[in-house]
Amino acid sequence: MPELPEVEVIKQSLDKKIKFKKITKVLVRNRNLRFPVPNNFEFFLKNKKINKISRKSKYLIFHLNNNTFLIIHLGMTGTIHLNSKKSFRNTNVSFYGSSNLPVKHNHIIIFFENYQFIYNDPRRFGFIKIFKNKKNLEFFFNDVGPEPLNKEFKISYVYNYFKKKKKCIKNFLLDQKFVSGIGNIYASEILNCCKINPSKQAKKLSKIDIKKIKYFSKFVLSKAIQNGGSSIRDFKNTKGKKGNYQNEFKVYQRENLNCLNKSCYGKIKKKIISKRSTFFCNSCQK
DNA sequence: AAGAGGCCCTGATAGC
DNA sequence: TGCTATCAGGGCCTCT
Repeated sequence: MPELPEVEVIKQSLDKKIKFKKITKVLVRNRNLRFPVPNNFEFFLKNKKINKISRKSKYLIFHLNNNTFLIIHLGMTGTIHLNSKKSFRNTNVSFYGSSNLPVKHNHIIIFFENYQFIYNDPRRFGFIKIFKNKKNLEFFFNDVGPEPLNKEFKISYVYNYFKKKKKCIKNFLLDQKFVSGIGNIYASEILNCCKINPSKQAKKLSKIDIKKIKYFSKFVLSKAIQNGGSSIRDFKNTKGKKGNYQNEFKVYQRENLNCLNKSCYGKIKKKIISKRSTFFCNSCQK
């Protein structure tokens, strides 16, 4: 679910609803996420206000009013739901009993003045971290590469990075140190737009290939954001509403169907690369 | 330094 | 109906 576009969609809706709101109570039901939820987490958040919510690659960043920070990574299956106050006014804790939203795996509940914020994550590959100051936050992001939407993702950067690299291009699109925000779905989608074979070694890419990678990485992610993200399985935004970009997929989960690129008559193939399924057209993606 | 592989975890689905 | 195997949107860690 959560690649850059999905996290951006979540960020936008959180920004509308809980910005400048105060945290009145924090409940952690399961501390065993990818990394343990720190023991001072509840104390750290209580009575703080959210000054700003931002996003970096696949991370949500909460800027608290005392210049401290909270980041959330959703892993594979993390989702955030917001319950309006009306729906939980009469109970201490309500976990979405009335709707079709999951009741299991609600690990963290943050009560705001106006909303109940629920972090749900069946596989628990997601995690949260807190930072005492901006310096520590920036240090954490030192290892995270530029994202395709930003200017730092330059042709010269990519070209120099790839010079001696033997790994295939698809693996680099998934490598968050090289470029951040792209996940397994969008990696396949981007390479189909570029007409580049996912197994092609990075060092063998031409300058034109690299230009296309830069261009279509941004293009695909932006378009996905405009469409509210992609919903395969169960991605939903904080209102429980699905995204639409899955209807725009050109290769992902389209094995044996026709390639949609103009004047290409190839069929979409599926191949496992580094244990991740990869979709591509073996006719136009050279 | 770069690359390959194991591992963390639950749930949906397919096949017997 | 019930068992087992396989596969999922991610990324850290270890070993070579």
